[in-house]
Amino acid sequence: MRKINPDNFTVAKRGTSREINRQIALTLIRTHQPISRADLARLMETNRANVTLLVNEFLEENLVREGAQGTQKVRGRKPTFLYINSQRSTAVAIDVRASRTFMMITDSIGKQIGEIVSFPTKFDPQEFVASLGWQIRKALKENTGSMECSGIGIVIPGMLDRRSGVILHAPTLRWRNVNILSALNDEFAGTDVHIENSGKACALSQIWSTRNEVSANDIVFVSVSDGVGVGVVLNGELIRGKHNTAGEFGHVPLSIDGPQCACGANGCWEAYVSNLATLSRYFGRNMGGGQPKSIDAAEFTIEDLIARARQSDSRALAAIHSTARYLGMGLASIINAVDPTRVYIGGEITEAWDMIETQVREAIKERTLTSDLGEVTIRIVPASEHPRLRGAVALVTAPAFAAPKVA
Amino acid sequence: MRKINPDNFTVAKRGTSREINRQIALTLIRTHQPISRADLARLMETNRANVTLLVNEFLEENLVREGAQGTQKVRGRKPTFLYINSQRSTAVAIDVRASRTFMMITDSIGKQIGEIVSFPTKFDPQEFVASLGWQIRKALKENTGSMECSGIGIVIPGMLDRRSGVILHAPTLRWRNVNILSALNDEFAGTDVHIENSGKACALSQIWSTRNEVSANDIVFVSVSDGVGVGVVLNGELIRGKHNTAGEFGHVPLSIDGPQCACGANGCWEAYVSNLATLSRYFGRNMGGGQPKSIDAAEFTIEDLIARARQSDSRALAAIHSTARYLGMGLASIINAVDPTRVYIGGEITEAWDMIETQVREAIKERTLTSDLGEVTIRIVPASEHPRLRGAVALVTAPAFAAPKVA
DNA sequence: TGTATTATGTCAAAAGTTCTAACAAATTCG
DNA sequence: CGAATTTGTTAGAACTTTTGACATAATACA
Repeated sequence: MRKINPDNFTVAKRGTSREINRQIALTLIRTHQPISRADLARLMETNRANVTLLVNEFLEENLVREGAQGTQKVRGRKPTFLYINSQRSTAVAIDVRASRTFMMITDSIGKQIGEIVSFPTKFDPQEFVASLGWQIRKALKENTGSMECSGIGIVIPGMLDRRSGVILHAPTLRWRNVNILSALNDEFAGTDVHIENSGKACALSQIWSTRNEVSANDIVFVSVSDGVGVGVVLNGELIRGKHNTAGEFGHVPLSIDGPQCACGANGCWEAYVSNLATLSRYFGRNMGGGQPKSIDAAEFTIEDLIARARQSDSRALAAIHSTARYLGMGLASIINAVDPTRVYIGGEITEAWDMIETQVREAIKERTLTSDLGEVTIRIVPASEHPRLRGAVALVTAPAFAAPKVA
Repeated sequence: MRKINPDNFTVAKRGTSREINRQIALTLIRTHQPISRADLARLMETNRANVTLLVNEFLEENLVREGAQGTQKVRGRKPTFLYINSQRSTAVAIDVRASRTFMMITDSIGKQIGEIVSFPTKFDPQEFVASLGWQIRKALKENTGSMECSGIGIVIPGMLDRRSGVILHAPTLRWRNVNILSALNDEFAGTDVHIENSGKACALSQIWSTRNEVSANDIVFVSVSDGVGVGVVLNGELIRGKHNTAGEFGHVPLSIDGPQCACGANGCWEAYVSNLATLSRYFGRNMGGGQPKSIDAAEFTIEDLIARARQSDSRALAAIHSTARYLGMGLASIINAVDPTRVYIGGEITEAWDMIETQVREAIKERTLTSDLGEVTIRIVPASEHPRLRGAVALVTAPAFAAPKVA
């Protein structure tokens, strides 16, 4: 039961029904391809005539292409298969991190083209934009032949205002009120430039992934690395809140008298489970608690710690285990608050999942209100799946399949 | 950008556009009444012809009635005003609490009819249903003349499964897996019986209230009394989660090593700010921490404590102030997580709002991530507004105005 | 091999919307 | 009293989904 906002609604026009059915049909072709018109009609519980009309429109617009005829086991005319035309245009995905910036080119359905490249992140915003622009142009030239670039999706570890595109605060980059969007918009006039917070983008990556076993529409993505980023999707829609800061569960307290967090408050979840927190616990000292330092390759990393734990360094294992416990405690808060169908966890610590799963689950069960909540499905997202880059891709490719705003 | 769920979508049919516009028109009549067809057309940014067709349908169905002609300052034909026909049917609202159960009858638009009555809550579910049924029949007979009862909305301080209507766990009532819905459905065949958690219902009450200055569609309602109930509305829709337990922010920890909470875990927000927690702090002892006791009139209540604080009992004031601080700490977590446009607070403690506002706000600002978040609008909902009963009413009356499920 | 059967995809007309434009009704202004 | 102006209605145009019929294409079986 959704209330219609009397100050912001959308009345249905002559074309609204078609618009709705268009997006449904596109969604189903995307998730079920290859699929025939007849099957599409069955899925949509409508008639084949209607589907023909919709599909003809897609074919004219080059959104969909017809493929080989399928083989049927039963008698009857063979179906012609439909596919999303992924060769129509390309998307650029950018993942900005403290040390390096990563870039990937994909086709219009999000399939990777070429290799993922990376380059050092320039800390000066102007230099950054210049180097980024140069890298994008280079990558597009090398990878995309005649295809047009339909959009650029950029993912930033920080808070940003989505309308203006201003990065309000990105602690690890030490950026405050930085506007990289307008410069890029000028440089790449004609192609949309989207910008989004990393945690939110990670959540999008899972929602819009086609590889998903079951398509859950209510999920949480928790990304643990320098900080803790969280993205929450409810009802297929990323929750953004009034200032685009919704979903900041990283700063829910575990103990209001706990260690100081980068945000200024005390005892935030992040201050217990970030990579730095885990490392600090191992070394028994404060590794710059207040302001997280950028971790150079030369330094001792969380991966090193995990390696030591695997080589039966009992102190390393203990540090990781206590992180696991705190991780579960915080997850329980999110699970109690959101009651999602699935929780995704990403970040370096997940490489040790086999060592920590038990502790995490126990801690979750300790603090969740019902046993159902304690048994929520958890899926680990390894770094090899590049959730942030996939989220950046979704910023560009997903709108074509999204539900129209109605009522 | 909402993703269409490929496993659960609604295709647009011939009548879908009309259905959408119907609900928009009804919503606007409800929120702007009295309103003329011409004004409605302007608000909807459509033509008068379309509005005439919609309104004629409403008139036939007796959903809307025409009222007196309006007077215009300018020249031209006088408009005929439209109103929601509130005399069509009645709704029964029930608020079940540990000590007493409250009941209110309203017209079809939620305006109170007669007096609010209350009676002791029977702890045995069967006895409860019997007494409730009797009371409902009596109240309907006394108050509603010839009008039909269109539905019964019941609000329970506990978790429940919305599909089956089973009350899974209501700690203050000591109910587990109690089904009062099927018995009431049998007794009142023909009228819908809705059941909902109190915290969630309170949130609904604010969303569907017409007295609202500005209609916010993203709000949080925090209700502090025996426990802490929270309802979160995003995008005009109450978040329920997979098991209808979403929104349980009451058990977010302030300190994982803190006092034991009724839920079994340690250091939940509820364990710091519930009425019992505040009283315990005053008396410097544990008032049955684990399982909250029902508070008889004979006992010392939170209202008594507030009265003492007003009479400059410094220990009473201190207890209330520390509750205020904890209240703000927990609110900050919710605000960080949801980033709502408005936060409503209800419960006995709000009677002391003038004494605690400063402390609450300070604590919120300490733990919110941005200054915007720290300055979120907070509105106190006094007990006299009966948020739980109003929420129960919304369960019955709101569906007629809700957006149709589409895409 | 030939015919019956069956599934796919298309087409034209029916039914139900919104939208346009014209018009009747009602009121004020000069 | 007529011009101007606003409200509410009506008929038809434009655009949907839906229905039923039909051409197309393949398999099954006699």
